[in-house]
Amino acid sequence: MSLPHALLTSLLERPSSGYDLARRFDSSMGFFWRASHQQIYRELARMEQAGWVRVDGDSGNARKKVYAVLPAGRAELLRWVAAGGEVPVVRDPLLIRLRADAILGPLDLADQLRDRLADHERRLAAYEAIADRDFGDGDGADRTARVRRAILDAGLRFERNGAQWCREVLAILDDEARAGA
Amino acid sequence: MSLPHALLTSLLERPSSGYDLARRFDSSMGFFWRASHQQIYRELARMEQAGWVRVDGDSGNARKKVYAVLPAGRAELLRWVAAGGEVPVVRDPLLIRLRADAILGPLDLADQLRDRLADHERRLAAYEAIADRDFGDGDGADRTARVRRAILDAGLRFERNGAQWCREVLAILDDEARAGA
DNA sequence: GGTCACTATGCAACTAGTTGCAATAGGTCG
DNA sequence: CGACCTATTGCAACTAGTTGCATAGTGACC
Repeated sequence: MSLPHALLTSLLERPSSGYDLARRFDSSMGFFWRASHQQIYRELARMEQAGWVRVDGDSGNARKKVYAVLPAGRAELLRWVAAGGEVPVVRDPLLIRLRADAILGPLDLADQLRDRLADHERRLAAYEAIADRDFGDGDGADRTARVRRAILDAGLRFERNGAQWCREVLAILDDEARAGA
Repeated sequence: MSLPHALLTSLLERPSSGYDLARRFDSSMGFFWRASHQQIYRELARMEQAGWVRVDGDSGNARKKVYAVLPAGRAELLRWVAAGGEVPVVRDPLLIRLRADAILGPLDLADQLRDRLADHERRLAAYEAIADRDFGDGDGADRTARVRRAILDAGLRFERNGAQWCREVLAILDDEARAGA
């Protein structure tokens, strides 16, 4: 179970409310972990119970709760990082669809591939903007910056690669559409 | 929910037992969908209930049940293929670990990256073997072969890209290990 | 003063996926 | 013949993630 550890990591960067975390998980963080706000609130409550975080003072807005990591949370995170082991699971329905298309004949998937391509390009642009903003001057970077840059690179690579694959498949599908027309 | 549709696709290629399906989901199919045998049996029972598949005669082995797709199942698959929509979610704990490493200082992740790299290389080799076996002669390929090849390419690309990323990150980590020594 | 949008939190019910275990049938090796 | 391996099916309990909905404060705009 990685969500609590993702939250701990995020909270170590900066104490935050559940709402803040949810937004971060929607944007930049969303590349390597995704979570709904409901899930986040639930998990924060559990983590408070476990003594990993505490509510750190409700700055400003009435109901807002800002969480901060306690030593026990930090220890748990270190334990989990060292433990390692899980392998991420790939599950892509579009590939199942393509496989069905291969068996049952043309099923008109070009539009779905175009959507997917647009998706990759959109995210790629977002990551490139972050890269420019945060790592524009590549040289004088300290260790933290280098590692963070490596994480972002995983996203950049993933989107570029995915986009390129979409283009190739579209070439095949469009080709046959022309031939069949 | 895509598992039943993955199963329908697989069963259209060839009527199979739950056990067979589980093995296929472990190997080549495992690239784009993964499922445990428990999950598969449960789902097959549901699909039989729904009238999408039927038990097709227990060839040979006593307890073995071979499932085949019924017209209703085929119709459901076509509906689902056309519906589209879901975007696959990426969830990679290793990137959370790297992020923790970026914040908390070096956390000794090189070994985990090496494991990941080995993983990518192992799967890449497996996919390349499939490519050689099934698509060795690229030219006279019919449509089905071209699309199936495109699916395999997604796997090949993914693993190559992942492996390359691992090597880059390892270069960063090893570099600093040398510098720190 | 009312409504509208955004910030902020949360519960309840459901679905999908995992883990742990067990049973039965058949074949193989000593 | 008995011990063991692997094929094959399955249940039960649990965990993680999703969906749908509810609530409440705040600031802005008409």
